[in-house]
Amino acid sequence: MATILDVAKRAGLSKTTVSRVINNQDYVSEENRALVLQAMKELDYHPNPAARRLRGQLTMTIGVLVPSFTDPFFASLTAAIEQTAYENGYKTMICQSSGSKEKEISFLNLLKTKQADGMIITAMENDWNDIQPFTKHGPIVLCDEYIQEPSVPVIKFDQSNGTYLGIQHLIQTGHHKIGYCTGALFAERGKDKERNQGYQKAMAEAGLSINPAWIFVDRYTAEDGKQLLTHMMDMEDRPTGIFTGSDEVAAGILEQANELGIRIPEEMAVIGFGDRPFAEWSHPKLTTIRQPMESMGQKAAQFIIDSLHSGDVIMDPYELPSEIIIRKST
Amino acid sequence: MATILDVAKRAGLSKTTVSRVINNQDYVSEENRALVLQAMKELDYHPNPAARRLRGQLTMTIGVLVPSFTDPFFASLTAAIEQTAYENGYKTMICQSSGSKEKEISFLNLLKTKQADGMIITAMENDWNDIQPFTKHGPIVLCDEYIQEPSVPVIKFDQSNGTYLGIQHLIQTGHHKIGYCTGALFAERGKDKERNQGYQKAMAEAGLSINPAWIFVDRYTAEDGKQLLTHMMDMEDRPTGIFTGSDEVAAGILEQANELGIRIPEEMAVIGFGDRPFAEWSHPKLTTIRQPMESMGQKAAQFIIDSLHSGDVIMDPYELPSEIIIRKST
DNA sequence: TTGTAAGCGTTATCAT
DNA sequence: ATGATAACGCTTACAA
Repeated sequence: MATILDVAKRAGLSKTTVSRVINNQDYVSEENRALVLQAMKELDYHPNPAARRLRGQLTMTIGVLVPSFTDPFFASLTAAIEQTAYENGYKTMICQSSGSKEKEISFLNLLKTKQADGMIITAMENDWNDIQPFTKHGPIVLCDEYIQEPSVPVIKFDQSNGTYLGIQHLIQTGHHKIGYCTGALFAERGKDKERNQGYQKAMAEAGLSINPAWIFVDRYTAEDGKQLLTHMMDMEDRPTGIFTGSDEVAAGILEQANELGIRIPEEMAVIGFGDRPFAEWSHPKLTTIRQPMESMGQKAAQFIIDSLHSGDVIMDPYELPSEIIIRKST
Repeated sequence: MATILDVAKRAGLSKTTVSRVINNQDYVSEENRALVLQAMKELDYHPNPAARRLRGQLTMTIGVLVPSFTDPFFASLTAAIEQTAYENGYKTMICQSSGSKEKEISFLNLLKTKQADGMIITAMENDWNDIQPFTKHGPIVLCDEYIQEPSVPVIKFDQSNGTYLGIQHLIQTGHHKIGYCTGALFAERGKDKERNQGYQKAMAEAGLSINPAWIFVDRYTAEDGKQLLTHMMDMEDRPTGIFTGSDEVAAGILEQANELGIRIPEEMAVIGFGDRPFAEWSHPKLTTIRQPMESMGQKAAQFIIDSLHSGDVIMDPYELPSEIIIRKST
């Protein structure tokens, strides 16, 4: 590989002048600039990033931590991050944390060792307290995280409004008896708290009171969904529509309905959360709450790039809107 | 960040000795080795990769080019590559080529600029002729590519046997009239040629003659599949089973069958290719040929690492077995 | 067994 | 406007 010295020799100038040209600095005569450019082209010269890095330059690389490449959710997110980074001249180093705290930390060391300028964490494995020390080596932004910590830059979705839209849709399509799945009813923090607020708001606005028997806690899987439908159908007074809080649970309900011969949405309207790929292939197709991962990816990359550019990190959490996708299950 | 000099001072030794410890070299007394290790720990010392790189060391980074992160196929492949690389102490830099020749080349420059030690290309955008020059900067391996070029290291699937298994399965389940989709019938090269060979072999072994009317060319999309089923049902003498060559086409057939009230597999047995996620969610679930992307990813990563280790590149193409996944559409 | 010193390719400082 | 030189942190001859 040609070095800056080779270029300098060929152009009959000094390394310094060549460096000035490379970095678009002033104080180079047009004449010499052309000469250098010419020599660079002829030698197919590319500055050695290792050398630049050693001099304390940016690496133009952003690290990205995702839990898994095969989860379509994170695939979209990663795709958007990579795309945005590339458009801004940045490369990405992407790592699957695969649920390993250790791997996460090991990857964060890229920051310490100046192999990445900044980091995007899309599913934090460790406590923020263990991540925080790395911020002194470069900006870090968290995606889709719902923690208290005010000193953490976070990009999140509007969980509250997402839920609100879902419940409101059920109400508007004629349902007054609405089942509601939530991780934790009296959550003091996190996603669930925000979702519960949206739920309460929609119910209150419609003048509907909340029936505790129709609130279901800790349902996450398709299996949970199957049992849930059976359970609901066994109730004397049962909901006519259910907000599942997850496409997986909704898929289980649809499956079980098929098994039991229950008509969706006539006998039970179902609304998912997440807009997983199968929401479009299920029978009937699933109405769900969509969270635009592409926007989140763009924002995250932009955030890091802006921080790098400006030299400091904006702490305000950034909230992206959720949308409702109305299909055939409601 | 602590440097090697800091460690040396703290241990009361020279940079050289510290370096020896870092690199597990001989000729360091146990005593001093312990001292250095201690100092390294105390200072939370990590060698600066930029400096090492500048000295001509490996980057311990493998570049990976995929067409898209969101395609489940390539997601599995990438996941396996990353995992294998990580287990061997390598990081990965992954780029979506997104069908852009330019982006592919730009990413390959990582090799030239010593930011990656080797490259895995999972869907080549440019001609090999344009890629080949990069091999002088590090090993390159191609995945799932079916080109002639003997000088290219390639990891591929056994297309012929995959097809053979599919056709054989149709025959074994009682079908003698078998439709066959292919990209090009008389292909001189590439995937299609190999698949056609498997098709012919299975037919010949069963003593079945090939009916040209049941061979369909250039069918790729679900839309193609819908039309194909209609077309077949219109035939006087029609196949009772169809090898589609693609899950997409198979999905279209299933969809159209549903629309037309045609029973699968009773009236038409369908076999896909690829084992896409929806093969498991379709109605009925799709019998298909699966190509284990995880194995391919592992192999690809291992290939690069071995090449890096041994210093030279093995040219023999590596062929992975395809498998048949029997579900409900046959 | 240990240490000294040169050099990897850049950029920044300081002269000129 | 241009150039000489030191420095970034590390590894490796070569010396001791």
